[in-house]
Amino acid sequence: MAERRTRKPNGRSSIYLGADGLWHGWVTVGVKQDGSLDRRHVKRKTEKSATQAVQKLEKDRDAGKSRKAGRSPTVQDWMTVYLDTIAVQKVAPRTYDDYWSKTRNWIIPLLGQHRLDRLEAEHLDAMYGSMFRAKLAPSHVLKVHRILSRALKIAVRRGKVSRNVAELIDPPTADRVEQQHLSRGESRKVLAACAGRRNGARWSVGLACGLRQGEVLGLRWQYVDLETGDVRIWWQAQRNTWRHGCTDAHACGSAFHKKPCKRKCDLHKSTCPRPCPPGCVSHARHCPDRHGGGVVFRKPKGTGRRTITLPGPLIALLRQQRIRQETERQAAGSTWQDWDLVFAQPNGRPIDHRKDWQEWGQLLRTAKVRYVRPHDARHTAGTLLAEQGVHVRTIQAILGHSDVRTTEGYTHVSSQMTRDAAELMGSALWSE
DNA sequence: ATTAGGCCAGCCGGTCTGCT
DNA sequence: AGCAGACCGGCTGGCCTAAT
Repeated sequence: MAERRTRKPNGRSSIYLGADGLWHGWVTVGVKQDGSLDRRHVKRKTEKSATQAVQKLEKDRDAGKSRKAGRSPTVQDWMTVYLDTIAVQKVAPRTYDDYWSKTRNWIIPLLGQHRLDRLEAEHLDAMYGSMFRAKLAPSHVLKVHRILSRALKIAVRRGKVSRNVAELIDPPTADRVEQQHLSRGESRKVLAACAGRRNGARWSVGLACGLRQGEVLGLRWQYVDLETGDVRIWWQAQRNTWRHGCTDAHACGSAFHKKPCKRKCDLHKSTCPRPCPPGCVSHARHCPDRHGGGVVFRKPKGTGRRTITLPGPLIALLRQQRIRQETERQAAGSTWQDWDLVFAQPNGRPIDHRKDWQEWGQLLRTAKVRYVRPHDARHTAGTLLAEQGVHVRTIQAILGHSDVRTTEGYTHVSSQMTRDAAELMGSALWSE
C-alpha cells in the first residue's frame, strides 16, 4: 500500500520547517529556458515571515512580474544589452551613437554597478543631481532620463525587472530656448557678402530657402531644374561613423588605442583625451574593411521629400555656380570625384560640416553682421517669409515641417509685423 | 620637419515627430 | 496639447596625409 502523500498538489507553493531550523518556502513561478521548473526559494527564521515572502513571490508571479531566472543584470550589463542588441536594430546610426555616448558618460559611471532589480528612484534623482551640479543643460539631463527610462521599459517588458523606476519620478524639465534670426537688413548684407565667394550660393540658398545644413550640402544637380527653378529636397548628406568590418576589432585598432597621458602632457593643448578602455573596439575608421561610415545620403527629417521653387535671382546664382564648378572640374582633372554635388570641395567631394561652419563665421565677419548659428539662417528664412505675409502653411511646406506647430515656433511674430499691425489699426481707427 | 586642410569622432544640447 | 522617443545640428579636438 502506498504511503499517504503529504505533499502539496503540483504547482502549489510549499512552506516547511527545515532540518536547519529555518522555515523554507518554495514557489513555482514558471518554466526556465531549458524547460525545467523555475522554482524560487526563500529562507526565513519564522513561519510568519516565510509565509509573507512566499505570498510576495506568488503575488509577483500572478501579476506577471516575476524576475527571469538567474541573477539580475547590473544597469551597465542591461544598458549594453539594450543598446547593442535592441536599440541598434531600431534606431538610426547617429542616434545609436548618441545613446551610447550618454550611457558611457553618465549612466554607467553614475548608476552602472546597481543591480537592475535593486535600482530605486532615489538613485536616479541622485544621478540627475550630479548632472545638474556638473552644469549640464536640463535638456541633456532630460535626454539621459529618457534613454534610461526607455531601456528600463524594455527590461520590464522582458521580465528583467518588475517595474520601471524612471516612471516613478518627475523627469527633469527643459525650457524652450529663444530662437535667433537675422533681420531683413542683416540678411541682405550677408547675401551681398556671398557674392563672388567660392560656393557663395550655398548660403544664399540656405538663407533664402531655409534648407537644413545637411540638405544643402547633400544637394545634387540631378535634383535641381535650372530652367524652372524647382529643387527637389529629397536627400540630405550626413556623416556616419565607421564600423569595423574585420573579425577582431580590438586587434585591428591596436596601433591607435590611447594610453593615459603623463601628468605633464605637452601633446594636448587643453584636455587630454580619455584613454581607451580595455578591449576597446573603436578606431574603426582605420579598419581596412571599414563600412557604413563617411558621407551617406538619407531622407530628410520632417515630412521627408519636398520640392521648393527658387527665387529668380537664385536660379541665376546656381547657373553661375554650375559654370564655375565645371572650371574646377577641368582643373581637377583625374582627381575629380563625381558626387554630382551642387556645393563641393574643389575635387568634387562633399564639404565637411566643420568647414561649412567656419565659412559661415567668416561670411558673417565679412558682412559685419553679429554672429548667429548656421541653423539660424533657417529661422531667418521662416521669419522673412512670415514678414512678407506668406501663409504659415506655405512656410511649413517650404521648410519641410510635418507639424505646423514647429513652423509657428520658427516664425516668430516679428517687430516689423507688429508695427505693420499697429499701423493698420491706427489707420483703421483714426484716419479719415 | 612643419604646416594646412581634410577627415573623423565624441559630446552637448536643440529639434522634430508620432502617439495618446 | 503634452510627452516620450528619435534624430540632428553645432562645436571641438585631434589624427592623418599631402604640400611646403
